[in-house]
Amino acid sequence: MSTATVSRALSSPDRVSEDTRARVFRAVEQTGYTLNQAARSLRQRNSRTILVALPDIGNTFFSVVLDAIEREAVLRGYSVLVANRFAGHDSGRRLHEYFLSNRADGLLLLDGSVPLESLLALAAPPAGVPLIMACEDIACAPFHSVRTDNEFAAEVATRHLIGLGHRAIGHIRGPDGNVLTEEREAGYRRALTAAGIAIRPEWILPAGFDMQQGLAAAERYMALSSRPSAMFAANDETAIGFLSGLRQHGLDCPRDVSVVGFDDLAFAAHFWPPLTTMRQPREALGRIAAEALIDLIEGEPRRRVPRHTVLSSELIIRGSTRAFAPASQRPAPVV
Amino acid sequence: MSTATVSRALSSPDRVSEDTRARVFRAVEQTGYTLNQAARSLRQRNSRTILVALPDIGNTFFSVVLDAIEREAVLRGYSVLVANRFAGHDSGRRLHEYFLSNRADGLLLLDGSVPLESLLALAAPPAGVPLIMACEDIACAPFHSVRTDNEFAAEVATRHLIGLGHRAIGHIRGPDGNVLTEEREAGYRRALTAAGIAIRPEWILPAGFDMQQGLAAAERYMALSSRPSAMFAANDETAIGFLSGLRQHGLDCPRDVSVVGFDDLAFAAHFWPPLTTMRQPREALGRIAAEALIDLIEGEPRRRVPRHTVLSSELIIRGSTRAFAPASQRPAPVV
DNA sequence: TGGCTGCATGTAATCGATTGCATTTCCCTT
DNA sequence: AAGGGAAATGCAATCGATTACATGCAGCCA
Repeated sequence: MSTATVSRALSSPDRVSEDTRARVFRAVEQTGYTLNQAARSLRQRNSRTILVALPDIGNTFFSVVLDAIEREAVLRGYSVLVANRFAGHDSGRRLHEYFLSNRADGLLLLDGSVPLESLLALAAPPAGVPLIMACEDIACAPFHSVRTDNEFAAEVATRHLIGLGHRAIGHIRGPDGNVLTEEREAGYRRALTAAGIAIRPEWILPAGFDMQQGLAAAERYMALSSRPSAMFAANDETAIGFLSGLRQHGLDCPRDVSVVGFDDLAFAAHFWPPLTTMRQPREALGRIAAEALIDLIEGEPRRRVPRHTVLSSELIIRGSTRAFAPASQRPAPVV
Repeated sequence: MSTATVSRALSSPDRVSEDTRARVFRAVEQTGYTLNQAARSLRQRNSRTILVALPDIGNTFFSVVLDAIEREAVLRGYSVLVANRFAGHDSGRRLHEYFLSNRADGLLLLDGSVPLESLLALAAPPAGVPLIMACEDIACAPFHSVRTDNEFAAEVATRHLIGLGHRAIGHIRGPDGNVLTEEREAGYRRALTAAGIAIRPEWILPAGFDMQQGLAAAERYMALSSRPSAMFAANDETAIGFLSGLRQHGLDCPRDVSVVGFDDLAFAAHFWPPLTTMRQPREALGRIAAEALIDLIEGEPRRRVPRHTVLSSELIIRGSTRAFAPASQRPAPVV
């Protein structure tokens, strides 16, 4: 029996006779034969592998998205390569190495801080790498993208605070230079403006997306001469760090300050106080992004019009927000 | 110029003349040439890729370990493939597919629940796949392993509670059938026994490694006719879920119950109350495991004696544990 | 000059699966 | 029985980099 027949028996079983097929399978079983992927990739000019590039796998937000991506990829017969800490200045080079090496068939980029020009170079011929941006989009980039409506969600979160009677509302910002930071701040500003509340720049505290920065923001908050009664934090980690910092100063949430987070991490519900937050559909983000990428890889090359999928977030009200009460009406802090 | 010369210029630059080298590099630059990894893998019979198989990337514990693994791998010139949710009954088959496909050069297994026989088959000739077990070891498996001393750490955690004057100490167990569950419970039992405290089986609450299970454990705790004044939880997530459940019943930690966790997740420090816990060196675990695997891949095949690396955990004392006080001496709960 | 050494390069086989094309086999129809 | 057509299989080229071996060339010494 020729190798050609064996190859056909394995990859398209209905193209060989029943008898041959059975013999091939039996032989495979007995000898423990398996495909050499490298050889197949070489010949077929694809690797059935996708590359997921992200800023920080250690971060729960991304790891849950990655989880969903991996599940979908496996379902469709793809393997997942991960490239972590992608923000570095050599990210363009790394992308180049991966792709023009035929190591992966497509890129799922969860990092909005990669220089646009290197992405354009990658997506354009001759490389023509299928590419999807997820979570963090790059404005005006001509790629398919899957993300949530951050600006609107931030507006909803802020409106929730306004609805509770708060007027002095601050914001704990994400990291500088991040798209999400800008979008969420914009939503915050929009909500205040729409409600006729003037924006006080000193109430927009610089921070970042991790707990340490949230903690630092609490110090800045304490140092304010006049303090907001409510804060909208750029994400849950920041919110949690912030609350932890407030506690060290004897302030209580929600008695003294209401706080809204963003993401709805698994921990948010079990935190004390349980965190009011905007839930991002993380599994859906990952799944849809992976689907879109694989469709793009396998689809006709004509689908060139970038399609932007926007998922909506959901306000989850828990214990960290409560109706505004003037300081005089609050119970005295128990020291 | 022949392709052989080009190949030499790129992979061992000192084997060609300076002139040739310069010309090759220039041409590479101009044409945007890059290696075809599949072809190289096929010829060299390796892929410079490792496979990391884990039970749940979405879990912070694993994602931080994966982070460290990826960093080390990239440093040594390897790519990282991830295979998530490995516990399934077909995991042996998946391993087979990956490896006998020459897709990866070695396996880093963070999942102790894979059937030993399929691992043995994989590691034995003809496959002879380099394999390291990390975090969750399989007892008596003849592979190199990197883990923490769970039993001793659990003993230390329990001793901490004993040292605080607690005598009624319960345990919130991990998932059934997990090695870590057994080890941690054993450490808990050892500490009690060493202190001459009788073990009360009804105080060992079945749970699992996630917050939901911790929450459920709180219900079981509340249903006890006589309740321990301190609990040692199998991990931080369980502890956090448990505390969240207690709160719903108006119990306060540490006033009513002291709780020790395990792992020291990033959230533990910012939780309320800040969690006393055993810190596992997660970055070190990941880094050392990756190093060991790559050494194994690149080293002589003679290094056959399995080496077991055991890292130690560290007790981090925070606010969730406090000295035992009889119920009569505690302030009445503020409802 | 002859012969030797050693570096630089070329030639061609090789890795293992896939696939276009050719050939064989088999069945069915007239 | 001959011929047509479809299905099954074989042949051999192919993917692109690596590498054992052969060759070429320069320099050196006797």
